[in-house]
Amino acid sequence: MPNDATPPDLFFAVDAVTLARRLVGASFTVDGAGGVIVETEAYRRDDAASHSFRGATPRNRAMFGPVGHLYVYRSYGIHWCVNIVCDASEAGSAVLLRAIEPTQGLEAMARRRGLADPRLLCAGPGRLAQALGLDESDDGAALAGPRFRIALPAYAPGVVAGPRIGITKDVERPWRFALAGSRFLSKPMRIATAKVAGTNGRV
DNA sequence: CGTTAGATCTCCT
DNA sequence: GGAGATCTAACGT
Repeated sequence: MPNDATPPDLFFAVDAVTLARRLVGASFTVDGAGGVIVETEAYRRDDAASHSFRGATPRNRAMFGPVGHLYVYRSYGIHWCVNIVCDASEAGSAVLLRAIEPTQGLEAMARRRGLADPRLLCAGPGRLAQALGLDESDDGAALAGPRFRIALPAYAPGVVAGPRIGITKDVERPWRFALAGSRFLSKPMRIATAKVAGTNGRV
């Protein structure tokens, strides 16, 4: 598997949980702007928290389309959020991109976001989509296209898992994945071990 | 530091 | 009518 070009569709034809974990540490750019994916979440057809749970609708139809394409949806009437469609064996699976550590095209992202703080450019799915300039016109777009680039890391990074953010159904599934120790997450990762006195769960 | 309200689209009941 | 895979500014402590 080359690590300097977007992987073939076959790479995305795996279970959403597997792909969500594998995408952490990969670099992702759109028209040269982006960085290292540090936070993802998996959503599956058999998952009450997923948009695909109740079947296809006009909004979520990209989730039932080809793997390796984007599913971009409007969140709370305001923001755009970006998913990568996966798992051909179970239509309706996707990986939500929740946070990126900005490394390329900082100027373009800062302009689109209206602020320059790298910590806040792509920390959250709505912010990430805005920084990368993705919206409804990218719904269904193929990652194999020239605007997109995903480069896998040379070595497997440290990845931590925890419950997904902002959902009210199937809240306990540990399908949120993050780069261990990253300072660019949408929210701190819930510590799996027992709380340490006086640290409020942080190290 | 914490909580809260408001922005207003898509789908479900 | 109401909730939701969110974000921001405004307040209270």
